Amino acid sequence: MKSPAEQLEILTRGTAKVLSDSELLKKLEKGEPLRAKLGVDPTSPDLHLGHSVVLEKLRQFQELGHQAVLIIGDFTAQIGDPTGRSRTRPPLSREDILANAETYQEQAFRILDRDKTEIVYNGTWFNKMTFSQVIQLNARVTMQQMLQREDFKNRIANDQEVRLHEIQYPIVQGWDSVEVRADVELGGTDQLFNILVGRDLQKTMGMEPQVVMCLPILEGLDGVQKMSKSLNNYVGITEPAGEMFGKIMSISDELMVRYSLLLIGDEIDPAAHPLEEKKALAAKIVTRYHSAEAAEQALANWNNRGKLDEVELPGFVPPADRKDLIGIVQAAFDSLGEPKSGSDVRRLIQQGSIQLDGEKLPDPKSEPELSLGQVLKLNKKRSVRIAN
RNA sequence: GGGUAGAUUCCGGAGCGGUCAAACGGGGCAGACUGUAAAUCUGCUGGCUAUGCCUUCGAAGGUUCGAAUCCUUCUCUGCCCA
Repeated sequence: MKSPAEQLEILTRGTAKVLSDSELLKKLEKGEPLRAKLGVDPTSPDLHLGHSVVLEKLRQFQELGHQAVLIIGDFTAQIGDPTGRSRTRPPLSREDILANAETYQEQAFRILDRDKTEIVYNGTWFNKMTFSQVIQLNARVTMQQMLQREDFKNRIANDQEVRLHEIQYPIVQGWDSVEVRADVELGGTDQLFNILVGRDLQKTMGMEPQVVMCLPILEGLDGVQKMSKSLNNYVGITEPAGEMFGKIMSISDELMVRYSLLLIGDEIDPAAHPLEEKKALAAKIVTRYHSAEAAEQALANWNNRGKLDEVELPGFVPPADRKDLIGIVQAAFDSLGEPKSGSDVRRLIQQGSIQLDGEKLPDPKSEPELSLGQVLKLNKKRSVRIAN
């Protein structure tokens, strides 16, 4: 077992904010496994690299012999975390939440050690609360405290609504910390406020307050907004190796530095060629979620993209009933599970996106001769090979 | 409860009787350029059996040759007062 000082060094590495180092050290010095809490709301079934930052940190706790406590916010998800929101979240149905919770765990255990993780659903205690207990819980917190939150402040300043259930959210999340007797709570920097409420509630219950540990928020592929599914700037951890590789390759050089640091813990060599560094980064990430072989294959495919013959492409059988280009391309998109409207396809054709073996096909009404093995490019990401 | 402002296409936001599938910006997509990156430039961005046709401007009615624009009712939201 590593010394408390060594552990502190490892655990605080890469964090955005720890409140406070000295408190954490004191807890570590007790020599007992700490209970490290991470609360997640199963609002979206798929995890992406943005979520992985905090999960990686939790795994470090596990590796050092501490207890990971994963709280599935089946109850909180019904409220909807207002964090960073400029508007109220739509509520989720009970079924969706439970289904999401399943897939969430499945995916989280690609990172976490299942055997060293305690999983609890916060509905376990919240669904049992009586209304008078809810009122009592609310009595532990002041309105002024809640209104200090930046999101709420901004929304009020901008004349946007803040609903009362939303200001309950931090209180409810904070109460989780009391229920699981958390020693440390992990979260993104945007969770600072919520985690602090947990500290306060623990204090009012006579408990030793949890240490706050915030991890940086990972920017999405656009490099500006945080990675999120709704902004479609994410890399899902279950995505196929090729997709994952391609998405990483599309980020800017500046963003690459940050991804490397937060996702892999490596520095980018500024002297090396950025293209090579980016390929290496993409390969490392693919290796983590798939395998070294998959990463090699993805890299090889990437390098061969110019040489179409060597790349594996999905086969596509041209439809018998549509000979015109619009019909063919539409069928090709359908075969990939990405249906497009005729107007969309028409636009792609007219703009030169549709290419047969590298030749643009600009006429929507033409009836091109397709022969076996030719490559039909649909858009930047999708191409198919003619089959029968 | 009273007063008042508002609800427009993915988002923000013009339009206030015909020239509106609806300005402009953002986002997205495509092309050019590149390191098949970013930045930049250009174009596109409701649907269709497509030089025309169909369905859209919170919902339902109504006025009119003609409505996103006017009237009525309804639903939802902000702000002010209580």
